[in-house]
Amino acid sequence: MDTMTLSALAEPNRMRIVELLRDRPHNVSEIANQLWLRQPQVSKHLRVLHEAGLVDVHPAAQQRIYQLQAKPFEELDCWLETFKRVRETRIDSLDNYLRELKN
Amino acid sequence: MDTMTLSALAEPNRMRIVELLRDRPHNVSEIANQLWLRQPQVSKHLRVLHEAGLVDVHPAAQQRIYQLQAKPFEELDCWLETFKRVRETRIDSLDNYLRELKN
DNA sequence: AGTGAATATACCTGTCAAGGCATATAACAA
DNA sequence: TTGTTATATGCCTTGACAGGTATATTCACT
Repeated sequence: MDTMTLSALAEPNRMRIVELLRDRPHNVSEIANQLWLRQPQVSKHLRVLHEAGLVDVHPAAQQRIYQLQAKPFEELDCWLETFKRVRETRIDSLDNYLRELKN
Repeated sequence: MDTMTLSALAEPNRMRIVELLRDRPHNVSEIANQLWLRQPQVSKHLRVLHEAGLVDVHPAAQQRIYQLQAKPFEELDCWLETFKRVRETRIDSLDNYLRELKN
């Protein structure tokens, strides 16, 4: 799994931005107003999100419309699937491990 | 979504530890050897993972067996589901947004 | 051309987190 | 007890990163 995606999402304000964009696309100042952030910080966060491939941009006049990109979420979903086995075999795994220790 | 989970996973070495624990539980020195990390750093990373609820510990003699915990992965899964709508309505959302801009 | 709005960037500063290393703690063994 | 193994913690240094503020850039409009 690409840790760049996760570190981009791990910052609280970026998380808020992503959850805002989940509903619909937004331009920069809309995000700044909605989330009570200053415009430069929003631009910087969007830059990080863009470099992580989490959003893409559509220029419209002086404005820039930011929108979520599906790919990283799908990749995260795939990665998470590899943990589904863990959810059932936890106790068995530990038992087996402890049993091996005794040998 | 809890950003603590994400920031714990966002650190590359912790990600490697988690992916190692996905297969089966491990004790500290096993992790250190497998991943070519020094023991103190492994302990520190495990501490972070533990505080984030991603792992739990089972003492066995002097050793401590670390194992993945299912809950945070399930929560991440739930959160990801809220983005499934995005994957289909991307183009429509943008069109609608641009249409509103013209008014 | 000149003005204003929307956005990006540069620079500074403070904070936090990761690695390295030494050392403390705890449990077992002889 | 003493030594040995497994693990945790403390301290230090360094690098990354987020916020604040000022400024640059880009486009539209008159």
